[in-house]
Amino acid sequence: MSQTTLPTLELADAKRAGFLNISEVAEESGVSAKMIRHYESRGLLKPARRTYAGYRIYEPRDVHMLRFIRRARDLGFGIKEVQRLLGLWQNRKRQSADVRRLAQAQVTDLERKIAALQGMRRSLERLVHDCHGDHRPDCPILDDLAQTPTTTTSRRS
Amino acid sequence: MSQTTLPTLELADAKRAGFLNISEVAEESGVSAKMIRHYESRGLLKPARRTYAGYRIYEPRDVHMLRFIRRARDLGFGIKEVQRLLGLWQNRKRQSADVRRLAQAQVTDLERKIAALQGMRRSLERLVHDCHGDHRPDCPILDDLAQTPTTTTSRRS
DNA sequence: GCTTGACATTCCCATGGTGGGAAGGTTGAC
DNA sequence: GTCAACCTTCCCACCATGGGAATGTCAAGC
Repeated sequence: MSQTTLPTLELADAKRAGFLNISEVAEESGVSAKMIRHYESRGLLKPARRTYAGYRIYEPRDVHMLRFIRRARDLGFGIKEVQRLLGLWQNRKRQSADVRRLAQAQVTDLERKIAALQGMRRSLERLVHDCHGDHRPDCPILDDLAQTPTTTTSRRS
Repeated sequence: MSQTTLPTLELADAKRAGFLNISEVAEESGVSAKMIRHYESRGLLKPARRTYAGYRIYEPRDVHMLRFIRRARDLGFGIKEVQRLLGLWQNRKRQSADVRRLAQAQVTDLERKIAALQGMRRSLERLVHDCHGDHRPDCPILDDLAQTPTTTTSRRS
């Protein structure tokens, strides 16, 4: 296609041409060099151009994409969701409904996780509340942990 | 010490003597055989007795301990915390305050996680709200993701 | 006896996201 | 020419869990 077979460069030439090396994009995007390589290997980013010596070089616009990824990750999107979002981001013909659907699903997922954690917290708080918390050895928290949970033996109180 | 060097058994003898094999304790405790082996390897459980053939055998009281572990895990305690709780559980001289401290720390940790997730959810909900979600391609969600986050360039609005 | 199926064992791999570090090559400044 | 600071790849770690392969064992039926 339009694969003009970009010329391989020396690092110095690349820098002069406005390219950034990996630690520079890392710094500017807030994504560590380690993770940039990782994202590349996971297919989130297309393989970076390299210098003769094999160093990755990036265009300034790549910083933008990395920031996009970081923000999405910060919002709790997993790698696959980020990948889909990137696809939508770069697709001029996308419909905002597609993006919204992804985001909505993510909200639902977050709500599920929040509810689970809140359930744990409630249970624990009740236990903490009931525990006198002094030098005495008996403790409702341990008693609860040790007790038979929702099992067949319905010899409940 | 009191290491009476328990006799190694045949599986049939062990069963007759009231022991359980791994899938039986797994069934009764609700912890998978896979995880039982894992916990043993992580030092949560002391190495199980074995038959001549190397099969793990368990006493009925081990079911109790496994249930303890499962319940603690369900409450969001990590492996290390579970280990500490197990230690306290088996320590007759423990003070309920010690247990309470662990539980309280766990509550705090849960609250931190909940707050983080709620922050994500709030941000996303705002974005979803602003996105018209129709066939039009422009979408505030993507715009937000793409925009420069909390960076040095404080050219904020 | 021998076969067969349901167990058990260990070991490796994968998930998901991130980091640490080793071993080795490159670059650029002195 | 040396040296520090970079880069590369590759492996390992976390934490918890599951899947699966290769191999061994047990009990039951013929």
